[in-house]
Amino acid sequence: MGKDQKKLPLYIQIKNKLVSNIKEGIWKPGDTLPSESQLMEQYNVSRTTIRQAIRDLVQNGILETSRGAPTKVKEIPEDGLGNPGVIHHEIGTDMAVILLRMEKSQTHYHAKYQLSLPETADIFYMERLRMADGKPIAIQQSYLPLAIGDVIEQVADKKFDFFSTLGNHGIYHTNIKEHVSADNATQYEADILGVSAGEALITIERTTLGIDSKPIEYSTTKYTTKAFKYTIEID
Amino acid sequence: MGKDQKKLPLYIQIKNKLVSNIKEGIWKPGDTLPSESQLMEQYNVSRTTIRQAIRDLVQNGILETSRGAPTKVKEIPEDGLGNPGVIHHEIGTDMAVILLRMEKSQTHYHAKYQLSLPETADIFYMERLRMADGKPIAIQQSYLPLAIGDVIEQVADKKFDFFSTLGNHGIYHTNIKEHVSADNATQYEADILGVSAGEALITIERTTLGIDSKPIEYSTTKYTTKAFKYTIEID
DNA sequence: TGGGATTTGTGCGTATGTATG
DNA sequence: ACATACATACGCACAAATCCC
Repeated sequence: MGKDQKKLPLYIQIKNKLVSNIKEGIWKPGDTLPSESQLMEQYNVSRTTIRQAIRDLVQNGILETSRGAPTKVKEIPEDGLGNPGVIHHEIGTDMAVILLRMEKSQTHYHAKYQLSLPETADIFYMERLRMADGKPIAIQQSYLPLAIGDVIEQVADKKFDFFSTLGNHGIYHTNIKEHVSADNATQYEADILGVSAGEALITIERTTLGIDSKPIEYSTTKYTTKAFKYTIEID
Repeated sequence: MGKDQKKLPLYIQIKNKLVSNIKEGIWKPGDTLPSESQLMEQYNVSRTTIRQAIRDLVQNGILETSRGAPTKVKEIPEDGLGNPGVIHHEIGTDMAVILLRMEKSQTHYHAKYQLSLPETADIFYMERLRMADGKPIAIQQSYLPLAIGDVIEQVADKKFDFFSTLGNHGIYHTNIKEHVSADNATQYEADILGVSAGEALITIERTTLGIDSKPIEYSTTKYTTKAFKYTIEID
């Protein structure tokens, strides 16, 4: 826990502690937090610091404040972090991933374009079947620069959180762009997903930019409509 | 301009002034703003106030800050206000709308549910064909509470911006929720949209909440994939 | 119903850290 | 190296909304 949080800004440390308390179930959705004055005493920081931490978490949809009333943990904490009003998830509980193909390739020129790589570059290619509760829900094709691919290769056959895995290797992302469209399933896709050829699928194209604003991932995922939920909230 | 901004919080007033400067082109995308100290003098407020205004605008994607460097107007201000990274639009230039049906109805129970209306209530129903450059791109079914429907009825056969029209009548919205899915076109839809039956369509379900957090609109729009573009950016 | 205590919101001043140019 | 600019952090005061007895 307390690794080297020492060099992080105080309000970030406070934020992390508050989030921890929520994740550990000490404060549950709907619960009220201690007042700002109490938190000031408890953590021995100024009100400014407490308020900045709280403000960030309100912005992230984790907390909820209103004048005169105590601050509460928001019901339905959306997706947690980083999401400014976008919810995106697969429907199901028991998630799994089956690796269909994995290779270093020189073709896939459209992917190289998306990744801002020269046409002569090798890229890392991966095709995976995403499962929920034992049933296939999506086919995902991922294209990665080789440096990123090497990191992913070791865990490609497991269920893993893409960004957490990269984070563990010091690779972080700053910006995700997703494009939504629809297609009719090809015979190949239909066979794998267990639907009829021609059935409507939802396609998500995703481009992720790294800290240096260079692409670190381009992927195309085709979901069966039953297994997909995409909700956007604009306030 | 300076109506009764007097009673608004100072940082809100500052925010409005900054936004005005951008909208009037005094500060263009990429331009740098005066430093915080300069703004403090110019508006005669504390740094806290200036920073709170700037922080809000950064959050809204209007401004861009970085340590040590001057604050800039963000390039590509997304959609301007209120949108935390969601872009949503139809492809085409010459937009038009054809009214297919319009009626006050007692059925459409699913819509009443979405609008939080009792089962006995009448609702306003509208089915319209959306055109771009002379070609059909979407079928839209809208369900409105009667009070809202009366306002819309007068302009239903014109191309109009839904929210602007309501705004002109003193009806404002606070929250929009959209759900994205995909369907295969029915024969009816295919005929109207000029595609083949079974072709994949993108469906947008939209619920809009008014100032009082009560629904003012529920609609279902089915787009042909060629005419649709949905991009989500998460920072 | 009322009114006082509590809690968050707004705003000011100041000082220091740290990245940029 | 230096000045500038934004980031973090402390303390104080009062306003406004809520809560609770």
